[in-house]
Amino acid sequence: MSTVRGARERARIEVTAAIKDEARKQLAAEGAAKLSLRAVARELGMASSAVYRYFPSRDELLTALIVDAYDSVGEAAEAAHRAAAAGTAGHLARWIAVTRAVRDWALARPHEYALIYGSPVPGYTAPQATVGPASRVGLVLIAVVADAHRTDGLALPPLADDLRAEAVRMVTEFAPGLPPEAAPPLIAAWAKLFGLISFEIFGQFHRVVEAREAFFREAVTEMARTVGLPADEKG
Amino acid sequence: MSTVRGARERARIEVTAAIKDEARKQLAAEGAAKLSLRAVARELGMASSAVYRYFPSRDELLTALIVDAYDSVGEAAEAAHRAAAAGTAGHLARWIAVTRAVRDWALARPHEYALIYGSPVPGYTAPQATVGPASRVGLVLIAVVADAHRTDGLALPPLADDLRAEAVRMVTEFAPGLPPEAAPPLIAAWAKLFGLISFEIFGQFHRVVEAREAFFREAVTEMARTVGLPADEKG
DNA sequence: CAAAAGCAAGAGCACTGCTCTCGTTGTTGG
DNA sequence: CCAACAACGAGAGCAGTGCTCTTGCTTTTG
Repeated sequence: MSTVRGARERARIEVTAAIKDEARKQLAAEGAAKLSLRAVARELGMASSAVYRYFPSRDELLTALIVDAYDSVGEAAEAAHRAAAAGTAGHLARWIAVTRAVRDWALARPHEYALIYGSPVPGYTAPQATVGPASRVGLVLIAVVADAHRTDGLALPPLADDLRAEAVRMVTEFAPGLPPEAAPPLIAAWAKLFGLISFEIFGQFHRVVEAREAFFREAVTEMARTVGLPADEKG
Repeated sequence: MSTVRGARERARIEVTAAIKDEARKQLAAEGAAKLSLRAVARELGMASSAVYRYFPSRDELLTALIVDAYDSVGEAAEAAHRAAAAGTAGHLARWIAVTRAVRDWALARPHEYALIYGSPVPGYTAPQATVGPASRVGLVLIAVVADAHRTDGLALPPLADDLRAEAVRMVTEFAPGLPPEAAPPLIAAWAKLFGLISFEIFGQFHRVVEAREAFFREAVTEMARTVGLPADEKG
């Protein structure tokens, strides 16, 4: 499957990785707007035209970085979920652990976060390659709530009439086994989570929220309630 | 105060507005990344160097557009608040009217929305000139809750210990007259609102949320509850 | 072992932001 | 009133960008 056939293919993998690494360095230093293919090539000691053997355009390079970033934050969320689920943590604690992992990831890589949850830079619609990796964090949040549903049950208000069909579609498509009432609040919580993180990362909380950690914990705890998670002792 | 002194000053105002209008057109057509000072000048029939008499750099032009956009969405929120407060609408209805006005504004001007609530494009920290206009939507949300507090009172859970001091600072700085318990949920709701809208505008809800209006209404109604607004009949 | 395919490099095109200079035009103080 | 001054528009020019094409070279493959 992933057997490397020869020196040429091996070199291609290494050069591709080197280009992405250097691009990430420039991303962290100057932001996505100033990321330049020529500068990447210059730093790598190769001609700018050679980079086009690996990425057909600057936007394709950015798309590759976007996919990697989605995978990275998704992996962070999944790791936090695994760690929390392996221990004695209750469902609320798992919810908090996952959301905090996403926030920590964002705080550590603000420019990569901006790349995936800020304005879509290249075109206006996200490339098809990004849709899979983009859903990983959402799937982890679903898993936390699904676990809680199986063991302790969920506390949820009834659905509004004009959302019933939508909610049924949502659970059959993304969260089989979950009651329809859980879907809209869960997806809303997913979006709200990134609202909280985006405002913090993009500076909207400057001089507004100072106790960031405590504020975030309280906000996601309240969100856990809205998705039906029963309050438990271990936070 | 705003008396126009002569033909020169009058012309300056008109040209400045024309440049911003043309820039907004390009923003809507191609996005902030491809906004070009030269193209703006070309479209206006002037030399590119002449534009620099009006905006010292491309980033300054973008900053002007950002300030205008903040003012525009703030004005939309304020207008919705005025209209709702003038009628017989209850506090929940006002909350929904304001949030819906913001969402409608964003749906009508996705690129301008991306300019202010997407990744900060120019540098990494927002210019000082943007902080005032940026707070207008938040102030409207505060006003809705403050009105409800005065007339019907708020239903709020007690504060966590490590958020008490922060909450007191928040109300004294931004919402005098509001109980401290209201501040953290209110600011969180402000951020969550833009999380919901951003996910819709930036395509994250593609194939996930179909009944957008109903979904948004339910989400902001739930948010109204978390900021202490009493549920009332007229929605 | 020769043909084919992948690769790096350089030149070049059209574009960008931005600066500088040089005439021109509107404003204003003596 | 008109001369000095400041604002202005246009053009040339610099350095940088994304991207393409051509030219040789190297690795893979039939």
